[in-house]
Amino acid sequence: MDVVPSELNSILPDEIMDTEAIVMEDSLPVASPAPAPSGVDATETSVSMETEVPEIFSLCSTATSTQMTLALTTPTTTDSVPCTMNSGTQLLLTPSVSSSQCHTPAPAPKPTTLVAGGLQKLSAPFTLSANHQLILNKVGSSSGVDAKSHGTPLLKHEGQKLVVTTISKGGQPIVLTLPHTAAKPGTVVRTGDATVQPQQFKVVAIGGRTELKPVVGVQTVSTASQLGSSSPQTASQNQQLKTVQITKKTVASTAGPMVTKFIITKALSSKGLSSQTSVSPVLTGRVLGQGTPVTPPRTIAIADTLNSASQSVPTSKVAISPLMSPSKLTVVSMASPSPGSPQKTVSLPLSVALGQQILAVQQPTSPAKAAPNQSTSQTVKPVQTVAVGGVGTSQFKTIFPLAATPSVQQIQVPGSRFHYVRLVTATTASGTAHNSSPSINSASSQPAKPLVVNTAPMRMSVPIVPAQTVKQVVPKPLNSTAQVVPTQTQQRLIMPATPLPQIQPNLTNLPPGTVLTSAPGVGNVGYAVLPAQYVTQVSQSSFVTLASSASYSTTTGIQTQARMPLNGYCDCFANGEFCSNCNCTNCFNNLEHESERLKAIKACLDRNPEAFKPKIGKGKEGESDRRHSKGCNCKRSGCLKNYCECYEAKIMCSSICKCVGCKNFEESPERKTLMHLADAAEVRVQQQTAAKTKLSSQISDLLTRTTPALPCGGGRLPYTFVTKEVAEATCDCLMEQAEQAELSSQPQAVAERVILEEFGRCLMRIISSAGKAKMDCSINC
DNA sequence: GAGTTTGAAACT
DNA sequence: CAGTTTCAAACTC
Repeated sequence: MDVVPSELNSILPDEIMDTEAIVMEDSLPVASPAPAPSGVDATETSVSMETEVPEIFSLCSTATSTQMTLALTTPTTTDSVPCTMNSGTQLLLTPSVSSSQCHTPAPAPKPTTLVAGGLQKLSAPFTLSANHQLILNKVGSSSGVDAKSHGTPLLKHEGQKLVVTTISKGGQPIVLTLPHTAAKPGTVVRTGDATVQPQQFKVVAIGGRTELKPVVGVQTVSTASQLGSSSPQTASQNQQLKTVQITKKTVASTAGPMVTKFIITKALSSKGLSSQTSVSPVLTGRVLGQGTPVTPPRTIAIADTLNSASQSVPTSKVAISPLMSPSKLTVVSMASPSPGSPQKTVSLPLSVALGQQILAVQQPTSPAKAAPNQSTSQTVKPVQTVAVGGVGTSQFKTIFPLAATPSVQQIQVPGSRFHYVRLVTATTASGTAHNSSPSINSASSQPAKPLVVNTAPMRMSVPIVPAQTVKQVVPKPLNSTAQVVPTQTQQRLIMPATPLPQIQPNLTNLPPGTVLTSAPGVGNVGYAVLPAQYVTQVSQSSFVTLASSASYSTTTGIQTQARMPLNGYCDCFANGEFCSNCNCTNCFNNLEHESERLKAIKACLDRNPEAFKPKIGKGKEGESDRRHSKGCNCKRSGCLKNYCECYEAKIMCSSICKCVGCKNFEESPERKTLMHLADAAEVRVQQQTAAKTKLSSQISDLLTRTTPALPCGGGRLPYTFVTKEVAEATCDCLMEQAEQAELSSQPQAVAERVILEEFGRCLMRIISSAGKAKMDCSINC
């Protein structure tokens, strides 16, 4: 297993990607590079999911629009740049396929031309095969053309391919796959060194929930028309489209900032996870960009280019599929900025997540730093949103593209299901990380040539490439340039990509650590499905440590010594999560002990392939929606205590339960009583809470209202004058009157009257004193 | 908060 | 598959 190279750490961007909103923002300075908005600028805040996006790219768009070209660029390594970040691998998507095309194989690849500003022209054909595979060919870095012209060693590998696959829960065939056809008409695509196997990215979408509503072609708003897709997608199609939108806000050379939205529409098999209802794929991960849709449809190259200039606007946001969706996938993709042309070049790290929830992690580029020598500066902000229909579980699955990517820092927000990831690109993170450094970067010596090298494969911040893949790919020396950088082979995997065959078929239940292998014949690249926490772990632990393969070995050594807390006893582990803020001791369920953890995972899966599946799942047809997958085994609790997993999950025991003396069934009087008691208790609590809230509110209101009346003395209330001393003095006065009455043998009625009179006098004195104090205060004030 | 109870998972 | 052990959460005091 390989780990992310430590050197990449320095490259990390400061940007924080807000996963909840996908927005790719790019300020594209044109003639004069304007300082790019720094960091996570207001754009994030301003970004609204509802906003329109000027441009939309859709794959397999319903419309027959042919113009759309999507270039995805993933960072690739270049000799000149030590860091893989600098170079980018480009994926070209040519979506102009009609919806029908998605179903039918398109033998003849349609060449697409990408012009990345002045940067690059990329053309890649891609076709939608009958098998529903969409393959995006990675365009070589500045690819061959430019790079060579500059004499810069280039990454020779063929390019990454992106395969988008939708797999239904039932293991149904992939919905959308872009077969990577060899033909690369375009100019750039590949250079001769094809020795390296093309990287392929496979995006797998898991069938959506049944409740999902059919997506209408490209949900994108205004964009659809722009794209030229005139025909809405019909739901009748077997495979429906799933749209991934990427919103990019860019500053047009001449025009004001604009938001570009990329939409990738992927066909979904009608057979969703839940076979019960016909599922219409929905655009779950819709990204809404803020901004006014302005631009006409244009060809956009999403390329990861070298971030040459400072102009780039780093922040990009990735929209995550709505919480509503049961499952999320976290996709982390990293794109590097491409040198760029003012044109809209978007480095689109295309990562796709498998799993139920999809998080798109994007790598923002830091604004400020620009490579000195680069003429064009453009920062690309790759954003990717993938909407995936989820099925049952709410677990996050994170897939990291194997390709080189900038390091990722993830921030977990309590209470938020989204993970915020900070991605840093080499160019931005530190001003130094540029090509400029001679020692590292040969490019520096060659000022003229654009440093942008898209060749660098996407770097996976997180694990995942099958080990064997690494071996295979590896050392293919790209060019003369020594230092350099790895192609795919350099991808370091944090997590072993050991394929777990038993689980692969059912993507919806992929256990942590599962590696998703590319489609047969597609390529070497695989994805590992990781729990979202894993991402967190990555960010928490020093990336350097993770990065170095040596560290990995180190951890391996540890495993022999320390005992393995990784077992089913730990809920975190059982849930496929990393331990976080729990009380476990000698915890190995973390990134530092990934090897042990993976072994434990594998061991668990060996014992029980369903170990990481949610215990509470859907029941059989006709049964209640939820039931325990294995059933409980209670003997003493009567299944009416939280010891019982069924009871704890608030579901009734079913026929599969092996409990003794079960009282957790529908008609059980004990259960009803318990429920009533629980309801009553809950009501009581609510009432108490409401009462407290009301009282508190009243007090607060009272204080608020009285305060203005007494400007001096802090707005004291009258009763504030009744201090302890005053009360005691009052009591003394009353007692004195009582004693006198008693001594004088006064009748009780008289005594009471005397005492009350005295009390009245005391009150009058108190009031008088208060008024006086108030007046004094007023005067003083 | 300490001790007990309980049942899931691991183990044999 | 059954019995035992281990463990951590739930529960009780």
